[in-house]
Amino acid sequence: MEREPSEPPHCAQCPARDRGFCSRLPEPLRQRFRQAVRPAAPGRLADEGGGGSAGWDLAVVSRGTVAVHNTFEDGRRAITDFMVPGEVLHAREGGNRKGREVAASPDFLLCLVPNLEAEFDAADCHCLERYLRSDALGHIEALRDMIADLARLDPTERLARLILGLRERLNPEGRVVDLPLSRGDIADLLGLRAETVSRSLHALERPGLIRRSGPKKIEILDPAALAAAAGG
Amino acid sequence: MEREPSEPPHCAQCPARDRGFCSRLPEPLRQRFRQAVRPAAPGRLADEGGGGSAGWDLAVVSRGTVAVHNTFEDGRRAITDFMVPGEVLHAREGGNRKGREVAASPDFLLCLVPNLEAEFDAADCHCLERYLRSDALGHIEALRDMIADLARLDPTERLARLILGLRERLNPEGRVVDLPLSRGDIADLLGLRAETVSRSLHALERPGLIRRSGPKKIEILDPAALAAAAGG
DNA sequence: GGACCGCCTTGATCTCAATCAGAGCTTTCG
DNA sequence: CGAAAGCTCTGATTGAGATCAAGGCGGTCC
Repeated sequence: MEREPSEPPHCAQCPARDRGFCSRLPEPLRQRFRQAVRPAAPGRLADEGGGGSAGWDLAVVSRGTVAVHNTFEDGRRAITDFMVPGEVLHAREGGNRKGREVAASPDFLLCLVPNLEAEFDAADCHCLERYLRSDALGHIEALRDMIADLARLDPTERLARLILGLRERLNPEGRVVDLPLSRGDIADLLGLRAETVSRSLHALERPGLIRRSGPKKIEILDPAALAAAAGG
Repeated sequence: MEREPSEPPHCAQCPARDRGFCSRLPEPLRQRFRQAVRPAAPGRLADEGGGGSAGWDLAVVSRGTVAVHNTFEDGRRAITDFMVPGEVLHAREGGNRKGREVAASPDFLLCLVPNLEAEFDAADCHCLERYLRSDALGHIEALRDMIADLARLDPTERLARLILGLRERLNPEGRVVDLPLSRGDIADLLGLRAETVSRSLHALERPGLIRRSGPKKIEILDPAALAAAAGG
């Protein structure tokens, strides 16, 4: 990819430079967008905008991963959403109600536009809003798929889908998937226990669909069979 | 509620007239919005825009309910989303991919704006887009909650949440909830079997939290205890 | 170096929802 | 009207995943 004329340094080094929300913007706007965006690694996301009064209009994950946790009063937890580089962190201004928390990995970096109207003229602003809504609608579909998986797939099928989904999002052409989550977190994401995640990984490995090289590294050996194991 | 000067007849009779998306619009825009909106009861939603090339920019449920079904290749089904009067049907133009279907109840009526830019001036259009995005973000939170429920709550807790959620959305002050879904559909929505839904209803009725008067009518006898049974 | 700690894995047991089966009930339709 | 079909409810059985328990591995800190 060639370097654009006045691209700011954080974009040039962004792992998601050619992928995700930014890269889908039409050309004249994309350059203006790259100028406007502010990188930020908030200590606690809640302070920066997921919660507080500050808020933001637009946030794109640049590096690391962000996970949304829902916690019940008795301590049960679920990870209800998570974003990888290039994806928009859809969160409502004034969000973070009780029991909901946005957490990020240590290496995490976010690109923020606190106030769209302050940074863009009316036309660009409107255009960005449309792209944001379109992205949100796509995200709604992804969440619906997740709901269907939780409702109707068994643990091994859910895990197969997760692996394939992560490959799609992180490394579409590669055969290796780096799990950005611990076993316990995967369990919270798939509605299981850590022990079951372990056993289901074994169930995918035994017949040779995947290979584990280290706890967080999955090598896809037989993509077709893995897709079949994902339940369609 | 007093009748507004030039309110079209379908709005005057709309069951969601004073609730939901329309009613939250700021005053000058709301009137223009009511003029622009077109009621429609599409035979199959897919033809009208959930799928086809026609599409729409904005759709609000006026009467009846809409449910989003995800179907797996082997026949397993889940209801991944559903909307009641006043709520926005968030669906992507060109949507309805394989395995996803939008279905509506027989008495169903939708309010459509096929093309925002054709109906509103730039400022109103932009404003509507912002409201739509805000609504979509709220919907994303609702879907995340649903994910948490499926991941971590037992059948009786899920059912308690469903009942309380439906009261909130359909009849906030009342003690009676009309289930807009059959047992099988509730099962598909909560990731259960119809038999389990039946048993869980019984489990809520026995200690006197609810009372069943007809298969689709639930009377809430003890809201506090029901909320406690919903797991927090 | 060695002890501790957290994470992952494996094994044994138990529990709760799925499954299988069948009986009321209402609605539809001939 | 009577048969048929669909929905709902209840009971008995079964099995998959949770739970309980313990051992292995890798990192950190003293």
